[in-house]
Amino acid sequence: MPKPITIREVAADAGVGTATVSRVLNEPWRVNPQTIERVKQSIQKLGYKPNFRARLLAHGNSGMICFLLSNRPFAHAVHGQVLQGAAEQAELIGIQIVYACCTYDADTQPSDIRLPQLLAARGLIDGVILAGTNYANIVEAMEQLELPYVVFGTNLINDDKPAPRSAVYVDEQEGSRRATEHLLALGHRQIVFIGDTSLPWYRRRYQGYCDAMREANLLPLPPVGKDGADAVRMGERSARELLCRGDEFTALVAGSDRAAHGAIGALREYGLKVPEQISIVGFDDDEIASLEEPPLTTVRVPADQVGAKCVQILNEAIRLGRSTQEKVCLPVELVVRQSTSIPKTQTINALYTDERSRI
Amino acid sequence: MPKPITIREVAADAGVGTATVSRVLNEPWRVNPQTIERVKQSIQKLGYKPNFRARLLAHGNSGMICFLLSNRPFAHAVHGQVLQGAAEQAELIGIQIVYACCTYDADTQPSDIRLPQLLAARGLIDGVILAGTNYANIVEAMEQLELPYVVFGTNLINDDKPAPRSAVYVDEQEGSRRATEHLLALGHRQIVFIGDTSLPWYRRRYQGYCDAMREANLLPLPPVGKDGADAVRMGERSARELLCRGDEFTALVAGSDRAAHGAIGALREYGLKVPEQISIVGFDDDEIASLEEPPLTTVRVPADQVGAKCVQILNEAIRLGRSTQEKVCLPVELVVRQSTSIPKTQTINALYTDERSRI
DNA sequence: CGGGTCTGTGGAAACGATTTCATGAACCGC
DNA sequence: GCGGTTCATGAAATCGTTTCCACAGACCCG
Repeated sequence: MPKPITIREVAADAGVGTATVSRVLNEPWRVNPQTIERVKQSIQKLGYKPNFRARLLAHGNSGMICFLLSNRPFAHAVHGQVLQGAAEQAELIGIQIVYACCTYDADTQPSDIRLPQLLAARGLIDGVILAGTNYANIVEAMEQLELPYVVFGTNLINDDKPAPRSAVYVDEQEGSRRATEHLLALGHRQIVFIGDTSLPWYRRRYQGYCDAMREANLLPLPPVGKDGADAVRMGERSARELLCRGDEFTALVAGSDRAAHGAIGALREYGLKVPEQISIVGFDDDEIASLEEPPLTTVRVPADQVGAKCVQILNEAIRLGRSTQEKVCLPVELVVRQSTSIPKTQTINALYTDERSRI
Repeated sequence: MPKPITIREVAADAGVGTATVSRVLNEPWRVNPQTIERVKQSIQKLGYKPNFRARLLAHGNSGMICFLLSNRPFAHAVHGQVLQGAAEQAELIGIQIVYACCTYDADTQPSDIRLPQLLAARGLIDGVILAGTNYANIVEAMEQLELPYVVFGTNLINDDKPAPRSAVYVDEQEGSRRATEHLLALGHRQIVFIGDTSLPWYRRRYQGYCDAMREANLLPLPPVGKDGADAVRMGERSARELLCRGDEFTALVAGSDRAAHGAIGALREYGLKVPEQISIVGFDDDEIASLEEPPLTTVRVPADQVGAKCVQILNEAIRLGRSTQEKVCLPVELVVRQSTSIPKTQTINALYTDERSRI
């Protein structure tokens, strides 16, 4: 194999010093346009490619960041969108993203973050984005790396310990409140929240539901849902449980689109039509939301913006050489589709359990 | 932040030269045991960590390889096992694995292999393992990187172009043959293969089925299966098609465990019992195989060995500094569980469509 | 016109390891 | 005892960048 061209040979060919070549590549604005032209021609002619290893040794940032994605079953579609948004922004500002999956072990101890740790220890990444993986043990491990990082998702923000670094999150509580308000505005009064509130995101979303109910002088009903890891199943089970118990309700606020999907399936089993007999709203504006039958009214999480914002903040932190403390809350948006409508004149269980009561 | 310790400070502390410290770390066998001890103590005392960037610049291999995994829906469980096997072997010989997912676009052009390309261009990886991604465009791209690589899966091996570099594969044809022979030995004669033979792995497996049938002086039946990307669905559809067509068969050779899973579901829909009325064998010994109801007789792919072998070969190639040409074929193994038994005295469709013919 | 600031530039010093090469000591066999 | 081999070692060269610093020339302003 031919020995690769070095910066020195380019400098010699262009009749300049190595420093100038380096500047042409990294700080072109401080070098004479004519010189730039000459150097660039030499680079082209010789087919020079900067040696990344050498650049790395001589005080460079690596230009790479690690995007740590949870492989947790929750909301993968949204995480994918976040990743996409991050990738685009990274492309824009010229940094590279290395992905890593961390296995999600909420209960058992340290999740697998060996890849980012390794890369960090070797000085190959400048920062880390934690997407949906901000559990105490991971955040702590990140802290020890002394590397800028940004967290997406706010599972720790409401807890006693404040999130120690920059974070991007979406106003889930507000989103859920608006979804509930939408149902209230349509005239619904008997509204049930579906979601496993032992999981922090469902808890926050339930809060929003409660806010809206109280504001309308209604008593919030207890949340329905257990074992939320598989959201679709949880939705199914929850809806069945409601129907079996004979609770009366005209609308459901599902804690996620997947939960909504499951619930709709269960309602259909019982011969109930959405939205004619039951209205339902989801959360996330997942891919499946618009494909749902009927298309799902839901709360859109601006996932691509989340990703982009993460990259921006991280980039800023890298530029400054230290972690920043920025907290960015992105607004959510209610997307009204066809799974919600004005309530029938009577509650669903009256309709369902007692045919005589029909007017 | 405190300036990190360099090799020079360690050398000074231990009263030796930097060369000796370097040797203690990299070639301890050529340095005096007493000196080793002394240097190690200094390293310990000062908390010295070698600077990876510097090591990289000074003629080092990165000690990292890239494991390129297809995100293709096929056989993810097996790929996971391959990855696991590779990880263990890598751990053993002290090299690190960086994962990358490539999006699978068989038809549209170059799949996304930017991450390995980037890492290779930057000299951060010493080699690449392509797991289930050996499609022409990717192999070609790898070729251009001038980096050792190993391919798992043999989709190109039987084609006109020979696989250009080392490859690890399993004898799928033989596996499928043995599975079929197992059914023949039990007394089955009407055996159908399920699998989309437009996909190369199903094609190879179908070949094995044909071999066994011909050897038993039976006419191989045409394969059943289309749109094989979603194996479970394909299995379902194929079994339904067989039953609808009224074809007579007592046993199925499924091209994958997932296909078998789908087929079993469809058979159950029609009230047919496995293995009492229909025997079925799978392929892969996927996680789901032993969880299947009934536990699936299948062909075990030694996935962990595949992963380990890939790493071994790649490591050897890296050591030699060039790609090798080794082709390793690992043996498969028939795992007999409970989805196969001797056939009923009559074919299933006679049983199913014509009650009178029961003896 | 002279002193200051600003630009553009090149030589050389990092960066922190590995590797080469020379050296001296120890050991071996005749 | 002596040339020759092996072993353990350290000084210095090397890897290919970036960055520091000095310097020359252009420009500006009073």
